[in-house]
Amino acid sequence: MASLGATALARMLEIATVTNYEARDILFREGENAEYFYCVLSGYVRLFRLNKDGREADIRICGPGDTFAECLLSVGDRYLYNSQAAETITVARFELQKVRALAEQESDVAKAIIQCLSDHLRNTMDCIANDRLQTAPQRVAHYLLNNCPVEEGTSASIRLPFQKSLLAGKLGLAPEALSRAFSSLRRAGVTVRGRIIQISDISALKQI
Amino acid sequence: MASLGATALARMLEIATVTNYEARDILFREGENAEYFYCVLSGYVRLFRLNKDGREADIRICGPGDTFAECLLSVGDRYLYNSQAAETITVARFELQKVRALAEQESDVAKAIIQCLSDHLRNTMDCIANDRLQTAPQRVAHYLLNNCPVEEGTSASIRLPFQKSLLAGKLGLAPEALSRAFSSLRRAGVTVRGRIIQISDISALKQI
DNA sequence: CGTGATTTTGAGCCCGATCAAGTTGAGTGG
DNA sequence: CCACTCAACTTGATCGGGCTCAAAATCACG
Repeated sequence: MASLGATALARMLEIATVTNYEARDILFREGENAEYFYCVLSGYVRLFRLNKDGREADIRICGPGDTFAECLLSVGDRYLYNSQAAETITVARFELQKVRALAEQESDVAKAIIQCLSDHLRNTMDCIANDRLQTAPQRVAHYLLNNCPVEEGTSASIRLPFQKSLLAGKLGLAPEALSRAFSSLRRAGVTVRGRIIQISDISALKQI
Repeated sequence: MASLGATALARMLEIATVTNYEARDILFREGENAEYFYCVLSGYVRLFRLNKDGREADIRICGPGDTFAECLLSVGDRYLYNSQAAETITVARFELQKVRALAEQESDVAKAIIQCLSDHLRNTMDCIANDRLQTAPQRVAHYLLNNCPVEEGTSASIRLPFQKSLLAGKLGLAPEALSRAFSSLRRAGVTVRGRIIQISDISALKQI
């Protein structure tokens, strides 16, 4: 969005609809007719799939600034996963049809879509690699390091932007496994109190 | 590629370089300076990452028609993973710089990039969901069903296009786990002889 | 201070990784 | 055509990480 030129931006805003949802509201379900793609303005959205036993697995957690369902822009008329508000949220909604047309005319829009898809593809590939290579404590350490306000210094403090159960899903873990991972990181100088996480030795965390 | 107009196609072919590699050759490594993105013409390419112990995990297996490293088109000057020829292969190579310039001018090229990124993103998200929801036999069943020549009929036969160890990596399994998954599918009517796989009852496989 | 949701802790279990043989298979040279 | 060789695959045994279920503890909030 930020990269759009003035006219392109104006035309995108023209077709945007802002909507609010309450915690646990379903925005759309897998297989439903897809009309819109979304951009999160505030709060967090959970994208997940179900297996045939009804077990849920998170595919992605979207926060402010993130878009989702944009992979339907080129082809596809069905949503590929379920999406649910993790809390009270505000999202902007764009009709796929209109954005497709706009991308044809405004090369800025096409470029922004490419940027956005690339970023997601990167994150998603990282996610696969992490799932396949790292243990639970390593994933948590990795998450903490990626969300450290500063790269430098020995200690840091992070406030989780959402519930731990949501973080667990994001990392592909059961909530219990996340909890145990945190307690196993205590020996590496990680202290958890509610949503506040203290890291006493950043370089020690990198060794995990 | 197939969707490009005549002039766009010509300009892409103009900047393409065709190269061959032998089995196990490394095309590029994670962290190296990225100059090209690739399109597989024949054979299979393995994209993988290493953890700090040197264990490898496949992120994607690319076959004829697949492109890789295209997520570097918008930003990024380093490869994000290692790529290795799984056998004797032929690939086309495109300079990122030139394709970026071309995408600006030819909207067909931009559209093709969007298409291609969307497809990958979809596949990659599917991969995460499968990793998190399905057991080994379910993943194998899923793969077989997705690669059945026909949707209809009760029985089918598939010839794997690559080694089983490559399939194992693609599905996020150790080769031993793939082998055990196949043998556990025997009771569902799956017979394996070399690379040839016979499925006696497609609908039974869907139940797995 | 009470209530319900969230998180932590414990115990048991299962899936898949790993290591170590064995077996099959493909390609090579006699 | 057959033995040889090396790689690929299978099978067995063991191990460990993370899931599940259950219960206790903590937290958020009225």
